[in-house]
Amino acid sequence: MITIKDVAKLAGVSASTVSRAISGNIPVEKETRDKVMQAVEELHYEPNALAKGLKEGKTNTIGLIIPNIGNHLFPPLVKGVEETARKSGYTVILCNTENNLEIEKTYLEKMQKRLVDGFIIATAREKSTHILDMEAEGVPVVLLIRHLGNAVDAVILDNYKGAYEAVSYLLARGRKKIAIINGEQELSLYRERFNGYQEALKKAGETVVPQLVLDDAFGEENGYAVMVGLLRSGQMPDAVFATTDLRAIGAIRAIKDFGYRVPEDIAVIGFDDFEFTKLLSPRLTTVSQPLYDMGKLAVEKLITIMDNKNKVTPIIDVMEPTLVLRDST
Amino acid sequence: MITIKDVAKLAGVSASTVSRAISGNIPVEKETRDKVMQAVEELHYEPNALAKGLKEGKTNTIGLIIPNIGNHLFPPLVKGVEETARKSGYTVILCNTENNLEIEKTYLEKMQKRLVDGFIIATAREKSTHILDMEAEGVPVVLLIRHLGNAVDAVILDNYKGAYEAVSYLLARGRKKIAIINGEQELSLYRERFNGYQEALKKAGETVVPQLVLDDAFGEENGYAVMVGLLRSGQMPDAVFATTDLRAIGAIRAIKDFGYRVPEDIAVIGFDDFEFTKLLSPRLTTVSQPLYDMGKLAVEKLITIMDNKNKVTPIIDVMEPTLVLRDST
DNA sequence: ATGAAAGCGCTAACAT
DNA sequence: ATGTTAGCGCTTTCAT
Repeated sequence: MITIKDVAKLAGVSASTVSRAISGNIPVEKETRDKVMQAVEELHYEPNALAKGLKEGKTNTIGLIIPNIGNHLFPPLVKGVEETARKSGYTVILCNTENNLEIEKTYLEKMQKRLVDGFIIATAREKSTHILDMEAEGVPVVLLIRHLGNAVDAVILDNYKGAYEAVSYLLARGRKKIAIINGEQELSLYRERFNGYQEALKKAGETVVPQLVLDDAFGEENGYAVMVGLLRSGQMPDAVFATTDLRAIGAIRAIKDFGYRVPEDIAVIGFDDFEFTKLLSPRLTTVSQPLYDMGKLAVEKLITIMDNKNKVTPIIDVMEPTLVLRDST
Repeated sequence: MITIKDVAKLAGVSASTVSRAISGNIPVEKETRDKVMQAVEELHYEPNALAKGLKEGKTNTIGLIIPNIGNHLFPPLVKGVEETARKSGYTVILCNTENNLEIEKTYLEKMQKRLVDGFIIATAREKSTHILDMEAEGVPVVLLIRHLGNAVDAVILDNYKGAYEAVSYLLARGRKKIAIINGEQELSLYRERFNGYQEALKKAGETVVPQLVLDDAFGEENGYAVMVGLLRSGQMPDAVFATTDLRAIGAIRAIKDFGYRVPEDIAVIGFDDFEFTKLLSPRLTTVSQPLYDMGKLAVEKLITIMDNKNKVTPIIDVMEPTLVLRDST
């Protein structure tokens, strides 16, 4: 392994001079700098990041904690985080927790305050007291997608608004019997989406029909099974608001299997705007989350927090969803 | 920041004793070990990974280089790498290169020399001489998905076989005019798939019709546009072998837009088995890659290489594809 | 402008 | 079994 000493010896200067020449912001005679740079080239010298980090107390690395890389939500998010981080000189360590709290804690402990300068966490749940502890200990943290009240900085979506607008659109197009395929009510984002659904109906003078509220919290088949159940029951909806694109796709398959048409017989709106949904037939109408931008903003916030030693009160940034009209409505 | 010295002081022992007590494999009086552990608990001590890495010349971290996290191929792959790595005590640093060689080189340089113990690279192209250089310098590397001849260890798919079996299946079901939606011929994996297509036709006594070979290397619409072109041309195929699931989905939309039915009028087979394709209507018949297992094997190979100081000749592991029969054929 | 020396936190000889 | 010391590679005073 080539060290700074090897370069120093070849260039005929001291190690500290090499360090200064490389850093660039400390005055060094042009001639010596040239000698150093030539030696660096010749030896293919790369500074040891560990030694640098140990000395400086900073690694220019951020940890990104996500529950499940297989979830289509995350690629654009990761991309936003990753690109933004890179542009600011940071490297991203990605940690996939499998929705497992133990794995998450192990990662967090391992990486805390040493390997990593700060965290972006997309796995927060209401019971995530360990994240509160980190915040209290002064570890820079930004939450993504899910938040912890106002206790920790976060970037989230206005889920209520997304749902409200989607359902209002269906109503405005004359649909009356609108079913919802609901998600885990433990997560506030699904509660918010459910609220948006209810409020939009009320606003239009419609009532919430319990039979049209489909619980798909633990469905393996992403909406297919519950939609089949609804169609079998004889309750024929004229629209479906799915709280996830995957659930919308499952619902559409069920609808087609029953010989109905989308959107003529039943209109369907999804949520998330996964990239591939525009390739489907029919192309899916859905509520789009600005995932890339959310990842980007999270990094920007985190960098601000890491730079500012003096702590400021946490800010929750709420991003705007967009209803993307396509062919399923 | 709590260091080993703080623990030593509180426990009334030396720093080395603390180090030994924590490591576990060096004999320490039970009583002193208890004192140390108690101090560790009390102070919430976490060893500094940088100092440890600097001292030991090892970070238990591997770098995973992928071209584009937005590609649905990668989540299962990343998951396989990540889980396997974690079980062996390694952390994964994920790097997304945007298919940009400069970004890739920057990452590789930055991480080389001890931030990372080894690399898994899924971005290899024929011009990737920098990877050959790394191999020559003794940096542990395993290639994934794409390989570089026999020069570097790799885990890849038998792309020829996957295509051959898919097309043979269509032939066996009586389809005669089978179109292919082809990918970038610069990548050997698409050349292999094309070869498989051609050989299957020849074997069955059919000829390769140039008009049925659709080039979608740079198509933005993933098969839609070229499929529309084919249907307009009057050349009516009775089946389509798409070299990618995304291309299959685009093709299906085009077919439906022309009022034809899948699979009755035109059967469609994809390639990759993206997880969501089983939710589609029709559920997609496709060639499945064991992505999770490929990621897993890549890590296992890499760990073997990192442990074995004495270099062995590279081995290319070729994994078996599986034809998954669903409703689009 | 440059060199010498100290030290970041840790582990591993080397003593005892 | 435990303490002392050296040193991993780097940056940063402190001299000069």
